[in-house]
Amino acid sequence: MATIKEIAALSGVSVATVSHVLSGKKNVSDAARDRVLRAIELTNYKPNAIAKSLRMNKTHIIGVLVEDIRGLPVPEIVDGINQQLEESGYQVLLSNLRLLHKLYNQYEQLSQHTHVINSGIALLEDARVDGIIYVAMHDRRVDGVRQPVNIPFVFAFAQSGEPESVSVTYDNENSAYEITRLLIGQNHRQIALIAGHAYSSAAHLRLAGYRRAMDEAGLRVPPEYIRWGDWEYHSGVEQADAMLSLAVPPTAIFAMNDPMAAGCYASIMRHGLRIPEDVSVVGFDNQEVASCLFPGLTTVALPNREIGHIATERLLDRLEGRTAEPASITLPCSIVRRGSTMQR
Amino acid sequence: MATIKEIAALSGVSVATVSHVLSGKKNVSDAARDRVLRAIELTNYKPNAIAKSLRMNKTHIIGVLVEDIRGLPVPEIVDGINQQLEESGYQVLLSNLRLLHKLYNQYEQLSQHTHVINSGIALLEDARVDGIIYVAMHDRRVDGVRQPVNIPFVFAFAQSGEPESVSVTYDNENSAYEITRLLIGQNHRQIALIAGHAYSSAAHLRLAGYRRAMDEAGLRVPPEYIRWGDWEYHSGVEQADAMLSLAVPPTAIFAMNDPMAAGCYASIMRHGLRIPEDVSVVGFDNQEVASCLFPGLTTVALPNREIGHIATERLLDRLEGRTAEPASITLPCSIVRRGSTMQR
DNA sequence: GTCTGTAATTTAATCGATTAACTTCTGGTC
DNA sequence: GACCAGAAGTTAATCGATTAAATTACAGAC
Repeated sequence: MATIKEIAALSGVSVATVSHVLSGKKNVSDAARDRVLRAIELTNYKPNAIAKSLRMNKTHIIGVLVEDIRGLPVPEIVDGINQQLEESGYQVLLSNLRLLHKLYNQYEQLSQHTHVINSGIALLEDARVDGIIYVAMHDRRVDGVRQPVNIPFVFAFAQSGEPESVSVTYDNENSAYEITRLLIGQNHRQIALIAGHAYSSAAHLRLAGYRRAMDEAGLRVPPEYIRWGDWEYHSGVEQADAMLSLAVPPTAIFAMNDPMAAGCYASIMRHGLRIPEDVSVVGFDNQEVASCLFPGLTTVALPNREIGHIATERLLDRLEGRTAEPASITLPCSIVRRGSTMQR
Repeated sequence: MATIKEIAALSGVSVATVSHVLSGKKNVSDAARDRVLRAIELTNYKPNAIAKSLRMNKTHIIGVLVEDIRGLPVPEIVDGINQQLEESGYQVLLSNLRLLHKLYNQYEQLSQHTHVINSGIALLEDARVDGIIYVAMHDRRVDGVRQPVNIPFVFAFAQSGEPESVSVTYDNENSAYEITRLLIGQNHRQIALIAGHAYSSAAHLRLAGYRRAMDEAGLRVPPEYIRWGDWEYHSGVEQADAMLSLAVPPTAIFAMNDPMAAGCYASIMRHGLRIPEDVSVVGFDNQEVASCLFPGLTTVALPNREIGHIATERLLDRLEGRTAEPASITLPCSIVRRGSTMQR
């Protein structure tokens, strides 16, 4: 591969002049410029980004740290980051911690998680990235994270409690409130909840939203209408089975994610009931499965792409010297209405 | 951030000695080593990877080029790459072309696709990556791709026709054959096929496998038993609707992917029929939806993680100077049996 | 013809590492 | 005491760019 020296030699000027032609920041005579450009064309010269990085102390690379690339919202968030980064000249160094493989369900071993995350950050630091976006899945994992001092850092998806940090997240509580309101507005009174894993702070926020909606509507929630699952299909089946056998079964079920809602479908069908005529169902997350069920599942769509956008925007603001005070940004979700609920 | 010079000054030796301590390739006295290590500890010194890359002409970064990070098999393939890369000291520069956004369904504009892909490759070249894995979704896109001369290059998922290239792919034809055999083994005789988009070479391979199985079993396939969809849920609904209204409706439907199979579920239920008692259904790809349907969908699981593994292994072989003759590797798929088929 | 200002170009230092080649030191052998 | 080998350490070139500072060239003013 050609270097700037060879271009200089070929076009009979010094390396400085070649550099000036490339940067356009200094005057160069037309004659010299032409010869340089011709040499560049001829040799297919591309400046060595590594040398440039060393000299300029800037890599134009941002590190994107994810706990598991296969995690539901992650590809879309990363895609949002890429979209926002387009034309910016930055590239993405992806650090995939593979936490779900290594420590899946070991919720208690928080310090282990934190350790893996911090080594991931250290690796990105070593690579001299200009900034870091950490796509965090759980609020509680975020707290022990050591933010590097000199590298702009943004949390995406989950939220950091630290006041000096910037996070971009979505509104769990209010979305749960809204979708519960939707059921209430359809005249449902017996609305049951299948919660996610009790470890998850998202589950607690969604629970709070549900409770607020029920309270506001003056609807009492009997304890047997709230059951905890583990986010997986099968727990949806189990918990729905239990609820449908109640003396007063619910007329609507709010499952805290779509696979558990799909589990409800199975349970409801096995009980010989119909959706939505006998039981309405809503989910959360708007995974692909929601549009593949029959009837289509009404659910909450997270602003994943936008989380990626805004997180990136914030990061670029700091990288380009535009001031941006630390802040926690909470984006609204939207409800995707399909055919799984009906007026009572 | 501390540099090697500062460490040298702090410990009263030359930079060369510090470097020798770090690399361990030259003799250093215990006394000097101790002082250097203490200085490193003290200042939290980490060698500048950029400077090292420049000097050594090696970045320890591999470029992973994907057409769309949200594409079904992509996250898992990337995860496989990461897994194989663990402990290797290589990091991943992710180049997400976002093709599905930009050129979705514009199948005819192959040259456009090729152009975007080649610019993606050029960007990775500019970044001086040591090697490239291109996770390609369609065989036909692969052909115009310009492989950089000096950078080891591996195709993953789709297959390159070029003899001098190495690709790691999976066995479409045989998997379709096997899952059709499964239905035939359950005594089905009327087995219909809902194909993917006619543009896709994967669809043609899967069709060939289906035909081979039917031929071998001496089963004639009436033309109305083969209908083309577009990989999406709704085309599954439509095509299944059409088939179920036939004078002799099929007793089993093979949908070429899981969303279309889910569409069959909807159509079958709306016709008042049961799965699998009245109609058996099988899919392909083993997406999450397959385990969220009721009954669970029997389908073909692609070896995505392993594709990532092997592609990475091949690449590392070449990067570390182990010889690896160019070859096209085709991995087998496995059938995931759930409850959507039954003996006739 | 000299002076001056500006445009064009070059020189050389610099970023932070690696490493070949060289120097210095130490101890052993005859 | 001369010689040598090997260990320990240093010097300085190098990777490929950027850029402040110096130099050169030249046109216009007087």
